[in-house]
Amino acid sequence: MREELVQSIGPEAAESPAVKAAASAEPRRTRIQIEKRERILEAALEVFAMHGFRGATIDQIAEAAGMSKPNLLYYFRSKEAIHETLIQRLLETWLQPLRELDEVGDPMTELRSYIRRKLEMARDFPRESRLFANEMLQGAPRIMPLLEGELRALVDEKAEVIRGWMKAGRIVRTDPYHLIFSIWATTQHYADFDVQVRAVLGPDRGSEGRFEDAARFLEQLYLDGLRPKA
Amino acid sequence: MREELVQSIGPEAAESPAVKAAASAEPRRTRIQIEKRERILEAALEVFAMHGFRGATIDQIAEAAGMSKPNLLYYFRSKEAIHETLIQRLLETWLQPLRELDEVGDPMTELRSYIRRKLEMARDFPRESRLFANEMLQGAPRIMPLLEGELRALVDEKAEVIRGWMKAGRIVRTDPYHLIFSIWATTQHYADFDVQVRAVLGPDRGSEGRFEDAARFLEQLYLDGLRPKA
DNA sequence: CACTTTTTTGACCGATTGGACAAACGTTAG
DNA sequence: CTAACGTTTGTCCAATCGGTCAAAAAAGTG
Repeated sequence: MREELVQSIGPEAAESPAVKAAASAEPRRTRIQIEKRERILEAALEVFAMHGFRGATIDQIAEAAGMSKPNLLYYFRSKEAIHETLIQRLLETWLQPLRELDEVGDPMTELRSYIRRKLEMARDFPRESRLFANEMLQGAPRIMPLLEGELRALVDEKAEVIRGWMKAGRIVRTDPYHLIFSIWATTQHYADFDVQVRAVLGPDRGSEGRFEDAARFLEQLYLDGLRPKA
Repeated sequence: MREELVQSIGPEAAESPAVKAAASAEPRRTRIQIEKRERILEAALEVFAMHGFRGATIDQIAEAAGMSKPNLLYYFRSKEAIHETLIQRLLETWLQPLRELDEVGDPMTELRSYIRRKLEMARDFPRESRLFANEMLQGAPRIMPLLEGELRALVDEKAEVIRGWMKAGRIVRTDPYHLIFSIWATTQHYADFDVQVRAVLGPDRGSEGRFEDAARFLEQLYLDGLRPKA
């Protein structure tokens, strides 16, 4: 009678291969499972982004999600599992803007669009940015393979695109890698250091205004720098 | 006979200059106290920078400092006290480069020097940078007053200097606050996201080379941007 | 409806957390 | 030498940590 019962709902990826008919990992979740898992991830994003993995507690996440700790652990088998799901989901969308950098387009327009998209992400998904930043500060223990694999490959590819533009004289000759780094830095700064930005600028200027100012400044900077003409 | 004895060594009050007979709180520490406190702060910097305040444990710090936990707590009355000392000491030096921005000097030279100094700090004191970043990510609960006070005042002052340069036509007209933010972002990025930078660039290019490349790129960016001269 | 499956909860566990404390040890001035 | 002081350690504590488990409560399902 005793049956192998699933300990907690759905693995984040395939774990045991093909116990039943379904070969690949298709969790097959109920309405409640989908809803609750989403609520947990939402709450966990908030907490992990603020305190990092070690600093976050399951109780904290459970309370933020409005449920008891054992209940939360019914939907995710561990704190680690929540974080892993979050990170995985994040990286999927995080690199999208860079992927869209188009070799064929006008270089300055492409770069300007890229900067704007990254800036919009900092504005619209600041917690995701902070989650990522936290992971970096801790030495990226959980995503190092991804950094050295997928991320590096993508950056290499796009750096080559940029280098092509440089060789064609369409943008100035400089280091394409550090160009990409600088765009990441300047845009994510508004999410990661939001508190500081707000403290310095004061509360008067709303977030819309701040981001518009930032976009204008960055456009000026990346186009023509600071040195006055003539 | 029972005397009010000091629970743990000395308040975190900054070591004042050589002036003797200071009326206010002068800890008056032994050689061992000075040494051990320094070792603790060194270890704590490492741990706090990696895991943030909540994620760091006293045991971890004690082990990194090569002493027992009770022994550590003899020199600092709490985890909070260590962190506070670290933050206080950090901020003292952190803003120094900006303070040195000189109204009288040549604007482009001044800005270039500022960028270089900040970049050197990212290279030489990456843990301090990460400690600060962690504090920001957590919403700056411990240094908010300083951000809104001292930091903001300094930035306001220097923004005015920069605006003066703009009005005189010596640098291009743009937002001085976001200019400062962008310098912070691009330079600190090399400390805070060091792991990512390393993963993307590969291990071959040593840190000296990386920082030289970064310096060259930033100089190009801030001087003339990316658009090729027509 | 009865029956099965899913969801929720309370009680509990061993490990770790920040920290207290007195006893023991070391050092040094008189 | 000895008393006073500074330093170190072992032991202990209450609170919290991540996580388990059985049983109760809901929610489907025929």
